[in-house]
Amino acid sequence: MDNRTIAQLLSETADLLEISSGDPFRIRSYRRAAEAVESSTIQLSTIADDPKKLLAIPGIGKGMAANIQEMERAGTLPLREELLVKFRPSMLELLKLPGMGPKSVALFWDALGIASVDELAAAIDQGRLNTLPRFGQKQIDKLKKGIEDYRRNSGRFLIDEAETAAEKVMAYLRAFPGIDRLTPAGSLRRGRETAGDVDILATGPACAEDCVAAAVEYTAAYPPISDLLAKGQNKVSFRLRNGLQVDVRLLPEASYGAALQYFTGSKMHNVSIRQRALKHGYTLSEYALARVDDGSTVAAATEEEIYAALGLDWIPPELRENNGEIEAAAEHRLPTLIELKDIRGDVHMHTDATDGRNTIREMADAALARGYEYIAITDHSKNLAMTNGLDDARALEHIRRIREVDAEMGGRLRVFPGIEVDILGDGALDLSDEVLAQMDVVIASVHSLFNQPMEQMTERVLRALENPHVRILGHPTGRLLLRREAFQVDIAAVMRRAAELGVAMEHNAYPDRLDLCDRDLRLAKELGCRIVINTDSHHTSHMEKMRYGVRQLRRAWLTKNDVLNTRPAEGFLAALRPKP
DNA sequence: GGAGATCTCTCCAAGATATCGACATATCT
Repeated sequence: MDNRTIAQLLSETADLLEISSGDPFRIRSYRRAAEAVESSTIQLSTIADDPKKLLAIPGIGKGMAANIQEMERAGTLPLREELLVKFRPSMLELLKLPGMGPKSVALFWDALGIASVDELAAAIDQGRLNTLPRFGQKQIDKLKKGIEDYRRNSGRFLIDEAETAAEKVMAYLRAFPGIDRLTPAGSLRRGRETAGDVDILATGPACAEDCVAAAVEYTAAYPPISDLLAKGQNKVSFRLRNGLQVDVRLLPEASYGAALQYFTGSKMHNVSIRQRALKHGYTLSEYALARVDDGSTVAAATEEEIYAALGLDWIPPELRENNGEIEAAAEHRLPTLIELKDIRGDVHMHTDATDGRNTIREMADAALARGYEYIAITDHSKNLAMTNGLDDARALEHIRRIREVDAEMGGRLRVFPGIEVDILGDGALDLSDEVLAQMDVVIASVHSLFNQPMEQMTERVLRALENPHVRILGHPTGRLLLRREAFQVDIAAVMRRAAELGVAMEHNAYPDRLDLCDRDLRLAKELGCRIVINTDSHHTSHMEKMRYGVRQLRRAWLTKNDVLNTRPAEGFLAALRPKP
């Protein structure tokens, strides 16, 4: 069992304990253990038979070690099974709705027997919630909207989860002799934020028509398969334990490009491309670009030759949404999209001074190893008390330490002092101007305000922008994918004012965040509003998530010049709003 | 349930905000 699965079981047990109003400290220890397992670099299955090694992990004690061993042995956790007899598995789903916590789940269950999102939706329609304490019309409306959002997104997976699954499948396939090229297609290749399923294309001598059967059998024997959905001549579909569907296609090398083009999509892009092919007297299928008249193949082996035969430059997968990319490719004016290697610094990260896991130095070393030229340490301010947020005095001490590490790095990496400061209810910030004045990177963050009406929210954010120390607006929309849409803000109004003031908009690369969607990013560019992309790393390993964010920027047609942290250190600071 | 001080017990993550119902509670980060 992999760490992620163990962590998930532990965390679900914590949720169930909370619904059953169990001991809060016991609940917390399950959550802590889940976090510890998830962020551990050691694969627990390899040390499960050695209690000493398990106990060495902070947050894992005698009881938790026994739990982990039991999970490795039996694949389940007894306490969780016990609780699931009392409650229902679908109740865990209810917790994902905005404004729903364990208390409400317990209340709905006790009073109305509601155990699932569908049952809740039905109860709302029947007006059965009105009788409950704490649930007025406003709350009910919010739930209703939450259910709609949830239904729209459910069944989809975050891109990193889909990609991790795809990589594991590909590693397995690569071990088969005669499979030598593997590419994920579909929304994964297009760099979408979420994926409904995973498409993988494979080719090589083993995929030739007369011998592909053996490779198909091998694919269908992939051990983590929980459900084999289909096994055809050159296609295998299956479902993994987490519910993710994977389609593997094993294709001869000659038609690999056509297949890749077809399975990458998007659907609308393909429709337009095929129309264009017809106008040129060709027909495009997943097997080849061929002449309509005699059916002879024009191009099939690579995408480049197919696009070229249609008079088009090769179109990066991220742009294939039928949003003008075909016209641009025809006129040779596709933008040179930003790339991961263009990013020179990550200016939003946390350390063990607040809720991060690593020291300033560890973060700096990890950033240097990634090839960055600079970072900013931006821990939380005191308003986020749970994270042990910094007050003025601690912030000053932290700045001192950050400058020390900056000196220790000897110019190989610049480490800028910064802060992720909270915007309070009145639009003020929760640290003094004197302290903020000493920071290079002040990120005013929206993320502790939520559920406010749009006008109020917008007004507060606009007021915060007027503080001359604010250089970046953090989490400008606070969108969380697959979970909650927490903030409603007039993003156009905010960007317009930010552009005037020179305040940059933050885009978060972390896969469950979508601070700015394609539309927002394009709008920012249009309005001349600067963009910074960060990972908001709480652990050295989080920095690698940058690649997902860069792909989102590519989807919005952004180039290197559109993003501030592609500039060298001095240029980056100079491009931010001038310090007062 | 974990960690740390004692050898079985003690302590353990906090403050802002919205909502509902008129002070408290649940949820959020």
